[in-house]
Amino acid sequence: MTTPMLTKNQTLVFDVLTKAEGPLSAYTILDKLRDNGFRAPLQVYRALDKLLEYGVVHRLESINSFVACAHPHENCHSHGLVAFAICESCGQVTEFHDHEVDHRLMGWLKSQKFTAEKSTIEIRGHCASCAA
Amino acid sequence: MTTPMLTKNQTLVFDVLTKAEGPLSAYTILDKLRDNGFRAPLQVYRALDKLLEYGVVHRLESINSFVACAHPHENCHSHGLVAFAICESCGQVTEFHDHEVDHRLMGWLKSQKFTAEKSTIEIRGHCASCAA
DNA sequence: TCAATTGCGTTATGCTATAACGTGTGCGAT
DNA sequence: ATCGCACACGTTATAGCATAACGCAATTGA
Ligand SMILES: [Zn+2]
Ligand SMILES: [Zn+2]
Ligand SMILES: [Zn+2]
Ligand SMILES: [Zn+2]
Repeated sequence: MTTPMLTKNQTLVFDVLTKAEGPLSAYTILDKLRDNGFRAPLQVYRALDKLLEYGVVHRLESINSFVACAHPHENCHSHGLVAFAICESCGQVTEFHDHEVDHRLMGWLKSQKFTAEKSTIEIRGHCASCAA
Repeated sequence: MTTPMLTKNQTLVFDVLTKAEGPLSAYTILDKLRDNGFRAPLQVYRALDKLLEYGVVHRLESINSFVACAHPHENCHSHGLVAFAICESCGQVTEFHDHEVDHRLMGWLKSQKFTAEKSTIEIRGHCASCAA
């Protein structure tokens, strides 16, 4: 899928995520955009839905947050599963793709005749800087 | 970790999950236990916290639900990462473990000097029965 | 006996996400 | 032109998920 022109709200939300150090919750995004006229959660969620659809933003299910894709010039939808390492101390998120992991998971799913649509691979722990 | 004797509330919650066809939300569990004296969400969440700690219940982050472990006589904490296939039509959950996937993910994490503590691998889609 | 731990019950609150309604704008078909 | 449709947007209200903070009771071990 090619990413269409972003609307005003989509651009505002995307910029906030891009400038953020780490993942943000929808309500945190809302707070950061109050000065830009945002008043309600739905304004954020609607923009996020589109950004997720375009593949330029990822949702981190285990922490109810959103993060800009680390590969802005490729298309994450096109290279298989995405995995995230999430530091519980500093919030830093590292995104990575591994073809072998894809292959194993997909192989198992196929053996079960299970049709995959969305995937979530998230590891919480502590990054190198934050490790005691 | 060996699973200690369950308390009354823990037993009630565990039984509900064991008898359920698929994953249940905390509030659904609460509703099913009103006749047993449950009145507040915390009663459910506190029991769930312990059951998760003992490894006899899994939390499905992507659907905010809980499911009894499919391997009741082993200990899921002892055999690496756990992955789930979740059918979005019928709610059926299949749990599986793959050593190769573990190995790849752990290898990558180690290369990043990332210390893993909790992991989430969840695939949503449609099971064999529900596939159109 | 005393202190520490654990489980439990209750009330209140906070965080996350969507339903339902209406408005306005652009654009192709009739 | 104007009708119909798709889409983005704004607003209010509500639904759904999770925890804070308080107090009480039973257990255990010093
Ligand atoms: Zn990405
Ligand atoms: Zn860190
Ligand atoms: Zn298990
Ligand atoms: Zn199914």
